[in-house]
Amino acid sequence: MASPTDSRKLATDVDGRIATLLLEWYDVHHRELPWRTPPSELKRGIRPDPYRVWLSEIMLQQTTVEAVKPYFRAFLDKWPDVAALAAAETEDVMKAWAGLGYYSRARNLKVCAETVARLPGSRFPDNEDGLRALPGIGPYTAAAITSIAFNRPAAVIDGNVERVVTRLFSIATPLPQAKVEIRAHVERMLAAARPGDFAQAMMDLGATICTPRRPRCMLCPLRADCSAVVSGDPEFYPVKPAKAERPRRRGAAFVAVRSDGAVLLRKRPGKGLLGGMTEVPTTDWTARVDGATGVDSAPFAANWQRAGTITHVFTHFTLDLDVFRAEATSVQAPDGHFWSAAADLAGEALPSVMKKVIEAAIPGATKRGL
DNA sequence: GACACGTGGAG
DNA sequence: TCTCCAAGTGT
Repeated sequence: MASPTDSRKLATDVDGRIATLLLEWYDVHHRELPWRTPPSELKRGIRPDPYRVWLSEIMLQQTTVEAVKPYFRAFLDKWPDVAALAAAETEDVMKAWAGLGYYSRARNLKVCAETVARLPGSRFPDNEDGLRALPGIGPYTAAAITSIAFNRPAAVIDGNVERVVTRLFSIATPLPQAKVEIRAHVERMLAAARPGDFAQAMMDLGATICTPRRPRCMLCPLRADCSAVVSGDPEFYPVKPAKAERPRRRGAAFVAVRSDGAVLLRKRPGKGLLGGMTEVPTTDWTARVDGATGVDSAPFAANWQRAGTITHVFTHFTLDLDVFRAEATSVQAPDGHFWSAAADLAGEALPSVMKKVIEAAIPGATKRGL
């Protein structure tokens, strides 16, 4: 019969063993990523650059590693340190972020850089509270930077960790309620050394072994301690609430092309959907699928011709845009609009949905120069 | 706590 | 085609 003290000690032993096995696995199987300092370099005393850790963590929020890689390299190329980014034009940052999505991240990134650049030595805070106070840095990112950049213990809990831990301990409580329990487990496992490697090891395990579908349990260093493996259905975890169905909206978009190939654009409001990004003029995007999408609401009268319909899926709705095109001969840009030269189009802060619209009207227009 | 907020890839 | 989702944050 185990006393409460014994059971706590037992739990700690299990957690410690898991951490040790995970780190041994990580030493051999860790992913090589552009923003990462591998264990071999850490052992030689090389420390990660907090700027790169921060930049990568912001980019990786709800975004795949493969999508982030080229953007990370481009940002580092243009702005090698936080002072450089702080001195950049916000518009240039938005242009460089275009296509990566969740554009409030880019605006917060710029404000955060400016804030950090004013701190002594332009150094990032080395603790969760200090980091958490910066725009764009929430509980996950604060813990990630604290552990990865500064090697200080912090409970890094992202989607990977949630999946790994709910499976390890067969936690059937639905997310996000399960987070309290998950955090308790992670904090116990943290007692081991190498906080930064531990955090990245958990994420690598979740990304390569303990995957959402068809996890490779036979290759998992933790299978002997995994409760879900015993139950035979690790895919059951984590339990998540059902998603709301995605509504559909509709509108019209107007691509005005000048004789020299320039396209009429305008800037979206700073906040909200695609905030601060560039777009072609469009009607409102109404919930009414049968709503009027005619040429009435074009930015100016012209010989508008239908150029097809594009469909774009956002997180919380699907958008159908009827695309119209017109040749605009010597038209002055309406208030709030501007002409973008053909050669500049590819470099504008155009979100993917708008590139899709322009491509429907002028094939290849947004790809020149790439 | 609920919802807004992008995108492209995988199965 | 369609669903799920990938290193979440802000309001």
